[in-house]
Amino acid sequence: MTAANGRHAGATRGEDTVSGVVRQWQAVHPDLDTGPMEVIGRINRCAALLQQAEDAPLRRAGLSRPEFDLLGALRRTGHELTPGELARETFSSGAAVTKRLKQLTERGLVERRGDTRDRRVAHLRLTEAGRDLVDGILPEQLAYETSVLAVLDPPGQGELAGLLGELLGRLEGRLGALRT
Amino acid sequence: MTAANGRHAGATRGEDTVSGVVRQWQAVHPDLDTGPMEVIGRINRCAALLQQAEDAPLRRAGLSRPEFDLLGALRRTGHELTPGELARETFSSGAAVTKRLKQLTERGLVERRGDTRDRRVAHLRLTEAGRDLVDGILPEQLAYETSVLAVLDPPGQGELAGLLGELLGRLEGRLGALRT
DNA sequence: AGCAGGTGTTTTACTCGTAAAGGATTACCC
DNA sequence: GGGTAATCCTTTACGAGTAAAACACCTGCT
Repeated sequence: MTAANGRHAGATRGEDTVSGVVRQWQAVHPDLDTGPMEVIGRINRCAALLQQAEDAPLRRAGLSRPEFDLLGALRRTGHELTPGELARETFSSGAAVTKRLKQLTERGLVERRGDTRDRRVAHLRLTEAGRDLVDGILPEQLAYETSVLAVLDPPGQGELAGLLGELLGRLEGRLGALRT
Repeated sequence: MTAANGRHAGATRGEDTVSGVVRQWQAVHPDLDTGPMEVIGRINRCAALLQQAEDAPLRRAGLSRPEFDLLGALRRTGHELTPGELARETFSSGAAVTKRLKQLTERGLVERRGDTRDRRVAHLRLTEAGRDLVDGILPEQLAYETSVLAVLDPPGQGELAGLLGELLGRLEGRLGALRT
């Protein structure tokens, strides 16, 4: 075993699912370095659990997370965005954005306006209803997330955020570079 | 700003996407505590990036990640599993497992055997081809993951694994309890 | 002007996961 | 024992995302 959780040893009684899986793999393939699983497996599992939990407040408002991400992008940038910009901003494909925009405009949360110069592009903005919806959900959402994360003490959250930021920043940097 | 990354300050030049998003939100809603975003947003984004990168070695073998998870569950437990157990083990729905098993058996990677006692249940095991495939992919997969994670120094990986394990363990514990 | 090529968006065909209903079988309980 | 409930798995209908092609439009070159 490599260096693992260095934090106050007593608290790690948690025994998460991943550590069990890793133990099984090591029993079958004792020669393999399962270190990466303990990071990547946990990230994946955390993401799955958090999303499942997180979706609850959104679903009450009749939104999926990708839809909320799209509305949120419009809200937080504060100006109109084209479909392409929205796709980049929400890390999804253009086609997915097209479909979501169709639904959101039908629901009256988003408005589209054609560019006068370049008639290929459209500009999307939130309607008042859309803006109100986002502003209504966001505090609730953040409060909920805070309560979920409260299983970690604040310094732990800070460390975690820092490490993830470091990892993420570097991954985003060389994402295309590591094409094996 | 609350306590953030406490690690050697100089290294955090990374500026990941999430921090930009958080800054935008704070400009629009200065009163909101965006702390949770810095953790949850990063977990989600890391998961997305890692999976996208991770899938490369698997796709070469003609497997999706959920398929590999299923085969892996059979391999690491070392014994036969029922569809229900596989669903629990891979955190997916029973219906999804049914479909995947259908394909994997057609490809000759998995065999099914009916229970003699209870004729509702089936027992699945890897064929020799299936076992060989998993054993062939896994080292490659782990090596690849190692190289991806190498953007973090080993102590950082250890801390990250520890913190994620702590978070995950506690989330899994009270997952049903926080149904707001 | 006119056409080749590039860009921004949408459409199409397809895959995959899910929720809900369905079938089959077993277990409980009077 | 026999009917009702519980369990296990599969099927069905459907919603959502993707990749690739199609479409519409602009740009630059000759």
